Parts: sequence; C-alpha cells; structure tokens
Amino acid sequence: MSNLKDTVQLPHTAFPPRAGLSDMEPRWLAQWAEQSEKHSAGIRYRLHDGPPYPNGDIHAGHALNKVLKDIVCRSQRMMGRSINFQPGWDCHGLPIETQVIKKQSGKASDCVTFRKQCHAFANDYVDRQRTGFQRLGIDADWETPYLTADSEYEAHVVAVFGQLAAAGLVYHGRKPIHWCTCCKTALAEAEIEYDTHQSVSVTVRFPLIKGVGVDTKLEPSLWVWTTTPWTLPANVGLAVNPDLDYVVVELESEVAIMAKTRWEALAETRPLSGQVLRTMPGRDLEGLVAQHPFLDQAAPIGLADFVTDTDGTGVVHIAPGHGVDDYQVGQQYGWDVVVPVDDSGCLTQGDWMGQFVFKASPQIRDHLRDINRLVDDATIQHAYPQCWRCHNPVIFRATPQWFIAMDKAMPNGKTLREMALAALPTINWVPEWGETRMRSMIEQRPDWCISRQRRWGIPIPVVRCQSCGEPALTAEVNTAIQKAVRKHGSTVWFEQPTAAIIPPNTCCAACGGRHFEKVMDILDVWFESGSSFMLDDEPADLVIEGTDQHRGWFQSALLLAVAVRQVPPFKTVMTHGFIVDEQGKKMSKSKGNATKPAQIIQSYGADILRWWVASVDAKDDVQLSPQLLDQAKQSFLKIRNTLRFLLGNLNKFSGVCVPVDTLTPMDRWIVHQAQTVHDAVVSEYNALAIHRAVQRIGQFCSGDLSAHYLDSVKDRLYCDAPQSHSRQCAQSTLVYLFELFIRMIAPILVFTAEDAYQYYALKTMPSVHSLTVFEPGTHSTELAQAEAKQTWPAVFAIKEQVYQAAEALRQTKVIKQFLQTQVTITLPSRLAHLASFSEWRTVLLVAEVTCCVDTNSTDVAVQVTPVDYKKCDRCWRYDPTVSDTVCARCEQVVEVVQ
RNA sequence: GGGCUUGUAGCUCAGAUGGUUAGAGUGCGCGCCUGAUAAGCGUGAGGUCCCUGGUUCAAUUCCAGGCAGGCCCA
Repeated sequence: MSNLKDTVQLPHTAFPPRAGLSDMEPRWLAQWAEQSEKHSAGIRYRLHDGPPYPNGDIHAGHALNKVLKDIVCRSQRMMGRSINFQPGWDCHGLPIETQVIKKQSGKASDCVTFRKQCHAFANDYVDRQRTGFQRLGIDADWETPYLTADSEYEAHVVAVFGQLAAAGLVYHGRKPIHWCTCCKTALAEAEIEYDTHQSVSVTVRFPLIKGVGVDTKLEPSLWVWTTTPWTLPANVGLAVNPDLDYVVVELESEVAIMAKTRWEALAETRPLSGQVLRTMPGRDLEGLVAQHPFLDQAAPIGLADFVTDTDGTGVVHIAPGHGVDDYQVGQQYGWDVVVPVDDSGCLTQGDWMGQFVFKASPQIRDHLRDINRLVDDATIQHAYPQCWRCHNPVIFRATPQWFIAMDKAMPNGKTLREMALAALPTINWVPEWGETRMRSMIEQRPDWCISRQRRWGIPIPVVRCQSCGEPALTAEVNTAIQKAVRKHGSTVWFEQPTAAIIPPNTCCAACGGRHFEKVMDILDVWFESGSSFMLDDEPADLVIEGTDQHRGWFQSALLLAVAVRQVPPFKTVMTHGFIVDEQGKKMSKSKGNATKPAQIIQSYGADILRWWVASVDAKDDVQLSPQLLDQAKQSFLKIRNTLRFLLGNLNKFSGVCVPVDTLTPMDRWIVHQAQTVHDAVVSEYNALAIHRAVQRIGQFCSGDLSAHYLDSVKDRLYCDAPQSHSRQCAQSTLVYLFELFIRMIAPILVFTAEDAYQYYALKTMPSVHSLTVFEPGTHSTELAQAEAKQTWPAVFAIKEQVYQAAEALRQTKVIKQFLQTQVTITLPSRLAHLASFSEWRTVLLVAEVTCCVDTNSTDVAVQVTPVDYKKCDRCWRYDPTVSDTVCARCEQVVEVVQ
C-alpha cells in the first residue's frame, strides 16, 4: 500500500500552508526597500496625493484612501504606465495648533517659538504616518514627499497668491466671525462649544414709515423678536420670508405686522384680541421701510429664506456686523456692515458706549420699554456658543478679512466662478454625480475668505502702507516675499521687519508712502493644499479622496488652478465614502467604534485589510467590523490555498509548456476562462471599479477554477505517468493559470502575491510587481472560444443535473461517493454533438458515462446508478479494469515509475 | 432646514428600454472525502429587491412622498 502511494505525484511546495502575514509582510517590506528599483518606462501616470494632516496616527479612513490609491497605481503600472505617486502632508493649520496647545497646558509661547513647536509636531507625525502607510504596502515616493511647511512649497503658495492678486481677485473686506471677548481673539468653528446660556429676549416695534395699504389711523409697526438686544444698535434692516403669509392686525391701540402663524399662536396663548385687516405673502413686504426703534435711521425690509415661523414673529432684525445670515442678507441688499462693538465686547457708540454687550441687553430692553417700543420681554435659556478655553459666551462680530472674489472679471474677462464651472465637464468624475455636487457647491459658495487669525500657517503675503493702509499687491513685492520665504521659511514673516523682506524702493501707489507693515493674518490651509498643483507642470491623471473634499481640497485646487493656469489640476476625480460601523453609523473616537489599522494589521495582516478595501464598493460609505474582516480573511485564504495548490502541482515541472491548442479540451477551456476573467479584471481596474475585479477574481477562483477544473485535474496530476503528455498538459495549464491569476491579485495582495511568486520555479522577474498584464486574449484561441460557447455551458448544466440526481443516492445511503456511480445521459437533438464529448468522465468524476440521443425529447435526462466495479488502490477510482488491486492505467504507470 | 447621495439573501456584490421561478460568491444546515487537510467537493435552506402612494395590462426597476444612514452646508 505504502509503496503504491509513493508512485503518486502528490503536490509539494515550500510555500507555507499558513499565511503568517504579520511576520511575512515586514520581511517583504525590508526586501523591497533594498531593491528599490523604479521602473520608469511607459507613459507617465500621475496620481496626485491629497495631503492629510499629520496630527495623529493613521486611522481606518486613511488606510482606505491610501490602499485605493495604491491599488490603482499598481494596476496602472501593470498596464505599462510609469507611475508617479508622491505622497504629501498638510502640515499647517488648526488641527496641529490645537494638538500643540493641548500639550503646552496653558503656557503661552511667542509666535516664533510656537511655530517651531508646531513644525516639530507635524514632522514627527509625518514620520509616524509614513511608517503606518508603508506597513500597509503602499508603494509611493516615501523618501521625497511634499510637505506644505517646506520653505520651497511655501514659496509656491506665495507665488499662487501673487498671481491671484495680479488678476485682481484679492480684496480686503469684513465678515462676521466667532469672537471671544475675554481672549480677544477670533475662534474657528472647531474651537466652539455649545452650552446653555441665559439671554434677554425682546419683542420690539419697528414702526412702518410707509403704509401697507390698510385704512387705519393707528400706527402700524412690525413686531420683531430677538435674543440679542445688544445688536439693535447695529441694525440696518429687517428680513421676512418671501413664502410665508404675513398679517396686518388691528389691536386696541396699534396695528401690528407679523407672520400669520405667529399671530395665531400669540392670540391663543395670550389675551390678545385683534382683527386681521389684511394677509399677504412676505415677498409683498420687500422694499417697505420701517423706522429703527430708537435710532434716527431707517430699517428697510428685505427677503431671506432662513427666516422661519417656528418661533419669534417671522420678522428678523438684521445686523450684518453680528451674524452670518444677517451678513449675507446685507450683502444682497447692499446694506452697511455696522460694528459698534470693540475687541473687548463693549459698545463703541450711542447711549451705552463702553458698556459690555451682555450688560447692555437689559438696559436696552428697559429703554425700549420707556419709549413704548417694547411689546414683550422674557428671559430664556438656550444653547449658545462658548469659547473652548475660557468658557465665556462668544459673540459674532465682523472683522477685517481677506477674500478671493468669485464674481470679479479677471484679465481674460471671465470670473473665477465662471472659469471653475466651465472646467467641470472637462473632468472625469467617478462616480458621475461628483460633478453635480461640485457644481452646486461652486454655484452657491460665497467669496472665499482666505485669512485666519491664527499663528501656524503661511502668512498672508501682503504689506500695507502705514500712512494710508493701501495694500501693495505688486509683482515685485510678491517676488521678494517668495524669495525670503524660500530662503528662510515662512516664519521669516514673524522674525524680520517688513523692510527687510520687501524691496527697499517700494512705494505706495495710492499715497506715495514708503513705510509698510505686514499683514499678520495667516492663509486658510485650503489655500495651501490647493496650491499643490504647482508641484507639476501637467494636470494630474487622477486624484482620489473622500467625498468631503468636494468642499475641501478638490474645490480649492480647482479654483486656484483655473485662476493661475486656466485649466483644472486633475483629469479624473474619484471619491470614496466614509467608514461606518456594522450598524452603518459613523466611526468616532468617542463612540469607541473606531478600528485602528495597526490593530487590524496585527491580528489579520495588511493583505487582509487591503483585500477588504478592494472588495467593497467604496463609492458609498463602507462598513468595517471584525465580522467583515473575518469574511475578508476567508476569501483571502481561498485565494492563497489555490495558489498553494497550483505551486504544489508544478513541483518538478519540466518548464516546457504544451501550446494551448494541443492541450486537452478541458485544459483549453480553463485557460480560456482564466484569460477572459483576467481581461475583465484589467478593465475593471482601468475603470476604477476595484470591487468588481475582486468579485470576479473570487467567483472565478472558487467556481470554474477550484470546483470545476482543479478537482477534475487531480487524477491526471497525481496518477498519470510523470512525463506523460496528459500530465504535461495539466501542468502546462497550471502554469498558464498561475501566470494569469498572480497578475490579477498582485495589485491588491501585494505581499501574498510576492511571496507565492518566489516559490514559482518559472518566474521571469525578481519581483511579481515587475510583471505586466497580458494583452486581451493572449492565452485564448479561436478553438477555445468556440468550445467555450458551444460545449462547456451545456456540459456544466448537465453536470449540475447529474450531481443533483447523485446527491439523492448519497442522501439515501445507496452510495457514499459519486465515484461509485455510472451515469447515463440522454441528450435531445440540439445537444447531439455532446454524445461524442470525450471528457464526460473527467468532468463528472464518476465511474462510467454513457450517452445516447433521443430525438423525441427536448430536455436532457440523466440516470445515475451505483456501480459494482472494484476500487483501484492507487487512483481510488472505481473501474472495470481493476483486476487485482489497481486499474489498467495505474498498472502501466507503476511499471514506468518503478 | 438645504445640496448631493445610499438602502437587492446573515455578509460582500451583480442585475433588468418596466415582463416567466431576482442571481453569484461567502456564511449557515446536511452529507462526502481524508492524496490542497486549521484544506477540498456536493447539496439544501435563505429575499416584502427600505416603506407608502401614483403611472401602467404589468413596478424591485419609472414618478411623488416618507423612513433610516452618510458627506457638506445652514
């Protein structure tokens, strides 16, 4: 018995049965680092990396993003392109400032020192994130990333600013922002916390100057509700909703105007009786003018969609200097931005001059009561923004800011908005709706506020005349600033006097002044990262980022590039969704449902994380959980076992492959299938539909390959004579299959593919990652294509039918194995050609197959019956030729082998 | 509240100008094998195609409205 087993060619390979990814992967990383040969042949393909913040260790979202990029780059390289993937980091900005401030625990440092601390912090996390990305097998130019805090990069940004200034797009204006009166500083949205706050609310009368078409002798006034009476001195107008109904109500001693639903609510809760004289839509009120309740000025009425009738009166007082909504309405109607409040939150004019705003509110209420303008007042509790540091309530206050004009004509006669919108159809959006999303954002966006009152960033490269305040936005000044920044880094702005930076002969164009001062604001970080197109003369072939970047980097890059170069900075924009948990809820640190890549790599391996990334449709949000990783691991192991089976059966193969057309029909079929799947997978990669490639790979692997072909070919591989033609055919087929299969998985399973390739005796390259894909149809022939159409689908349909019948025998314990059956297939005329099909027994893996044709039938009939042949001790088949212990075939083989 | 977007077996994904019984892989149940063995093979069960209305001879597919997620704004 045991010597019989010695005559069987069982698979053998040193490719380990267990993946051991956590040990194997770092070994390959080290190996690749030594080789580090870059192939630069072929047409260039540039993936432009959107820079993440180096403000913490990488999370699953980073991993998703970079793995997608890597798979695309690797697949493109396999299609013959020369890849340019330079990673970047967005080193400036609030997220880094806040981390550094947290570490300082209250000790305030001077600006230059603070910037050095931020720089060191960012550099540290660049290193940590780079290590994290490398561990994921991302193949990028890690030695030469672009860092937005590098002086060369900073100089690029200054140059971009200079170009926009030269095009006349930069202007100085005012905009309401969160202001902490205690810290005397502007606050970003991220620095705001909401807590309950007590406010004085008032309902105020704004008497109408012109009538509303009702016949009354009483004074008509609009009733206006506000929770910030201190903003009334800054009032410049009123707003109503154009689509709400408004009523003119005659009360005992006055006529009031407010939203219809508010009047009804009021009349219900209070003992107010009145008669509605007139009802009209809000839009009819536009252009009417009211009188300010206590100042000698008019309050014109405008329209605004944000006005609601959920509370208040449906009439809103507008103070553009103290609210974002108000500001926008004001812009629309050309109203003044009045800001009668100083840095410490004290009113600067009128009766309450010098009074802190929150103290002024009750005094203003009292005054309104005294002059009979107060309808009602109350004290209310509501959520109100507070400063994250001192926890005092903040106010909205318009401050001077720098802007980029969206609607100002450039020297080419077009506005930035027009240029950006016109560029959208020239870009390939994946998915397509990216264009719609970007269009609506660009159509609606206000002018771009590019200044920040922060410390860690590139300074706004502007100097202003000390006598008249006019900015000197000349090319000469900009070039000088670029030079200084390139040489010393942008911190030079905070280290050196203005005169040392700008050209000595600079002269104010407005007043001839010769003394200038630097603007001390810094640039919005989106301006910095958006300038990254300057790294290359050509637009990038591809960018891939999360869908939030339609508002962020995609947009800033697009705006800056069309302004500077008249063309968009990228040809294709691919977006992916966010990672959510198994409930579909967003990941967050506070919820504790965030999964870290480092943990996943530790317990599963980078290849399994990569396989998971590749298998989900990343256009939408993707779920991540241990169960899903387990599933990824399962299908990964199927791939790996299949590779191991192929390698094991190529043991001692001569290396001389039988041409495809002289293989057996079944060999020819599977090679054709593999080539077809390979071609489809390549085009899925090309279409950026990676998950579809994975589906095809997985289905091919377990279906055609494993269940149909490999199971059937075992007999030939194990039991036919080692040098027999039939076995050489089988091994040749395995070579073709391995060559095709390894290419399909290489861009995703970068470690496993490399590992397996090293155990492949016929390898032609030192690394699997130097291989390129095959041309479509390379391993397929006309004969195979014809058979794949005419023969095989019918054969496998019959196989299924046979197995269902055979399974019934097994369930009823008539037989144990299908090998113990003989099958009779009755074919209808249309399938008569299958009667002479030579491989029935191989395909069905049964003892015997008989075919006949029934011209009267339209369907295939099968009959499965047990067979009483003896079992061959060598090949385990049941066969009539088994005389003593082995079948005739095995008897011959044993003689040859021994 | 607004813009964009998603919702098909437990899971990952296909699918149809609107038309028999909506598919695959995986997981699960049962069985086989023990010469891919922490593997391999077979077979079976699993779906209100998110809900409600409308258009239609016919809707999972088209339209409208909801519900539940997501991103970005307000």
